[in-house]
Amino acid sequence: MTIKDIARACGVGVSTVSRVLNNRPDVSDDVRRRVLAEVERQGYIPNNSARDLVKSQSDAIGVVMRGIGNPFFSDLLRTITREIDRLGYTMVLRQIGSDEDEVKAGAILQREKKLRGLIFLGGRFDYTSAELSLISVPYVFCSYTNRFGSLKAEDYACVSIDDYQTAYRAVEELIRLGHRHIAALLPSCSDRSISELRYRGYLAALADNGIEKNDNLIEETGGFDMPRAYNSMLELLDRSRDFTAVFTVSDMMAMAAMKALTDHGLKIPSDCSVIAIDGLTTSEYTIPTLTTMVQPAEMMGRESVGILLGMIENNALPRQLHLEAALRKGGSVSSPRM
Amino acid sequence: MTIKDIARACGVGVSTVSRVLNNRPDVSDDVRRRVLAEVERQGYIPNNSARDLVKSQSDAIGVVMRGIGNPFFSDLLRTITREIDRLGYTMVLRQIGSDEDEVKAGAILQREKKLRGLIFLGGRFDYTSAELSLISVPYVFCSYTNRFGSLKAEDYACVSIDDYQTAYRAVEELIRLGHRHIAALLPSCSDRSISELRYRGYLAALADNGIEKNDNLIEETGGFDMPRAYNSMLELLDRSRDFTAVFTVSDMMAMAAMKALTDHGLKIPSDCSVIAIDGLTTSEYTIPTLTTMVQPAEMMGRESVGILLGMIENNALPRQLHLEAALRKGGSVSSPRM
DNA sequence: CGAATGACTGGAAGCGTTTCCGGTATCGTT
DNA sequence: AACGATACCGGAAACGCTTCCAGTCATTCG
Repeated sequence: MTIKDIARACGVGVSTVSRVLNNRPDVSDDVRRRVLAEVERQGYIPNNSARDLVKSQSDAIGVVMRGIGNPFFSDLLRTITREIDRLGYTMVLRQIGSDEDEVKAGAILQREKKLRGLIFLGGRFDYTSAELSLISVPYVFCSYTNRFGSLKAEDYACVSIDDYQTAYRAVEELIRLGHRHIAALLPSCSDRSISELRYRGYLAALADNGIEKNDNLIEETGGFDMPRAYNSMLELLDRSRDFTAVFTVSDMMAMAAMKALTDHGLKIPSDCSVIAIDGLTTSEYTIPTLTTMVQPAEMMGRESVGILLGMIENNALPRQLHLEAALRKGGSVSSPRM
Repeated sequence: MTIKDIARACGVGVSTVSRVLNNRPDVSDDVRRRVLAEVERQGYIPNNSARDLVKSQSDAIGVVMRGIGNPFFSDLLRTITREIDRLGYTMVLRQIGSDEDEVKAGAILQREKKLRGLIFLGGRFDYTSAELSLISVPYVFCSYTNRFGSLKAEDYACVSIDDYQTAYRAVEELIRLGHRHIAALLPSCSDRSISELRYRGYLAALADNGIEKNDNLIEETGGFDMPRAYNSMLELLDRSRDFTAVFTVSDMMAMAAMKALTDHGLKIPSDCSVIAIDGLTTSEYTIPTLTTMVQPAEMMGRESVGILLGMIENNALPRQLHLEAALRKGGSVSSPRM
């Protein structure tokens, strides 16, 4: 069933039907009512492909994410999906492997699907403006900022916490409680990702408090997954017992670390404190409750699509939004035993 | 840039270009090569809207899910996305609220976007074949079966564990260890969802082992979320201490329950065992490790899109796949103290 | 050697919309 | 009464592709 059928049934022209369907003026109330009634009666649903073709643009927003298992990104994805749906757009989701290039994937998707905009969820972000110029619709990086890149502020939009700063504050909290020997558990110290950013925050907090960096206490796991975090924590324990706290870049890794510490016979927090970044709901229910820097996932998701739609609909300029993470205190942290 | 530009640049007709782009015969190798080279050189990407319009069908598969926070569904969604991408399709994700109708949402999406197929993730499933007939492309229900519905087997496809059976086995495991007073923590006993199914399995296991149902030990939380599970567990403890184990319909709820039990001064498993269904990675790292019935999420996701694509591409008949959940033993379960 | 066959190719119609443009009817104004 | 302005409407072109159909050429067969 097409717009023609509706037009014929109402005894009007197709352009008139199109006008009422698109809420345009120049249609009498009477005709408008009749057309709407007929649309309702027949259960007519417009063909998006035809519309997209002539407008050379769809109602779809693309989301490109890496296929990682961190529930934080699932939360983010959920709020993003909800917002996109709520605002009447359609979401097309593309997942890429660890060896793929999100910008390239986004650029192709954009052209194929005539996207209105793109959201990049997590991932690496040291793209140059040359690479980014492949994309010709508004885009925003969610949960990632451009600390490593060379972009000018007017060239990209992003929503994230300040990873460096957040890590700094987490470690500072430990130091405030009297810890001087603080281990770090993280995927990598130099992968140009969120992990490296948080590692730098860790280093800075130590340095600013006159604590020397101890390479023995820094453990790279190679990924955000729990099994590797668990094993790395055990290796760290094997190598050295000379720490009273461990800083972890994600809640999931912290949970694995807590398990490793416990399995190793240590008590948390009396023998070892644990602090992390993410603020998952789950980590409110660990035993003991995890102390963590809560990322405002809800707001990050909402703002990401908000900023994107501002650019799409109102031609707003891209902007960078850095939200504050909040310390959520749990039982996994205390002063070190003297 | 359109197919015409490529045609002109190569000195051939548009139909020829279309033929090589779609891998059709009747093109000489020489021309094929030249066209491909030109496509590559110009970085031409076909316009999907135009293609969809003439074929009246897109390359998109719709996924309709409820916006719940259970990480199990996130895992499922991830593998589904990966599979869809891998097989060269595009995924359109629609999230619906708790008061919306997934079948209606799917039907609209299908018509608007000319979907090739639909996957329903979780959700309620007591639709009649009349309602389902709104959908005119293949669809599969993932993580849901038709225990309550009136559908004939040839009318729908689904992939799930046998929820009834799985709950039965979980409770049986507790009984095997000597438990006779087993509490149940679940969203609802009668919501026609997975929760009710598992509740019935619980009841059956009790009945088959000559244990009388004790309403005092059955606690409805009203949802899958952790806060309510936590509070409900506390209420249950307030009401009765006459149980040595608690059966929970999801890992998340079990974690909240363990927290409540611990906060209440009870030791797991010596004072109270806890068993659940889901098998999240996270629950391997709880303290103690959660005993749970592991749903094969990876396979469920893969099979869902596998079955769907069979129907789409090979006209395969819909079928129901019921996978087996595996008991993963952890430290959260033991024999009751005498 | 003529006709039939087969491999390859281009033109053009058509998919279902939106939108431009030209048209008619109505109405208030002079 | 004639006019312009205004409100409303329909026809048709255009979007970029696929596919049908009609053709051209070379080859093969009787």
